[in-house]
Amino acid sequence: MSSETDVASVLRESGYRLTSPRWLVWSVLRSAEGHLTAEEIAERANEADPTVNISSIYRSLALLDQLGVVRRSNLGIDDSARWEIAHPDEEFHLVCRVCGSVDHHRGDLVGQIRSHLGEEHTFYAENIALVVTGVCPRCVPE
Amino acid sequence: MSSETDVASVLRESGYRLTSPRWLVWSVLRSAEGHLTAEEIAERANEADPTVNISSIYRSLALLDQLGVVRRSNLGIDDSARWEIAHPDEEFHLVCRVCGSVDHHRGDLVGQIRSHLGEEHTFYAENIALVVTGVCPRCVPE
DNA sequence: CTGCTATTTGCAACTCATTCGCAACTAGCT
DNA sequence: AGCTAGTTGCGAATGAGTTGCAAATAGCAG
Repeated sequence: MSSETDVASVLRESGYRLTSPRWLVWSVLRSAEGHLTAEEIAERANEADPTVNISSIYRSLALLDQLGVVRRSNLGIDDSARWEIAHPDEEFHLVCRVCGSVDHHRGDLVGQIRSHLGEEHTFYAENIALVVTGVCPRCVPE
Repeated sequence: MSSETDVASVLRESGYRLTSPRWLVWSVLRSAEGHLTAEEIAERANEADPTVNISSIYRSLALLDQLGVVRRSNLGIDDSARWEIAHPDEEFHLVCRVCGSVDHHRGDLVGQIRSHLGEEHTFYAENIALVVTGVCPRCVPE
């Protein structure tokens, strides 16, 4: 799962080329802790290569999402989409209303949901988006 | 929780007025089964009163959301927001990728999540958005 | 190593949901 | 019935994301 060879081969195997914008999107997200907007990704990518255009960032994100390499999520922080490296979906997001931090949480909850739906309700779950908004430990008063 | 007196008094109690757009938004959502976009709400509201403007629909939705009367959700169907009457959040959404249907599902899962987070992780959950995308029973082949 | 061509990019113009400014209107207290 | 702060309708503005197209390039064939 780690680093260079990965994106390259994922792209190659699906008949796509490894290009500068695609590589930059990947490496920006790799070294970012957290969830970036397309604009933030573009900013950071521009530090490495000032010629990459934001529309290519969007196109790269869409492609890498489709290939399962990155993931788009809508955390309700504002209306714009956020992106991150795709992680196993046995994770979910904790968004703190006070400090705005977004933590991941890995647990069996999503797995439970999946099997619950499959067994009892015959709904075949492909993607489970769980966003919890609230107040994180650091922001709880007292 | 039901009908006229409700919205009126919720508004009144918070110092807002009951106006035609607000009432229309409420009654459209009440009689709708499911999740409407702002545009769809505007369309239906216009059948009752052709003078209501879509920007008032947006303003009414924002206010009623803030008051906890309606709820906005982002189901990932497309990029636009969907609205529905607020129901207790012990519900979540099942979005079928094939037929596009959106079902509610009431269960204890959301409650479990809430207490799980409170007890083990001291994250105070205020709102839990759970959107499951997959294939509904009607669309499962064979 | 060099040429070739389908893929991809940069750019600028475009879309489309949502928001905003402001003058005109009105809910509902007095 | 009159007053006035809260609201609306309208049209213009915003801003994330998309698209068309000519120029650039990845990476295979020779």
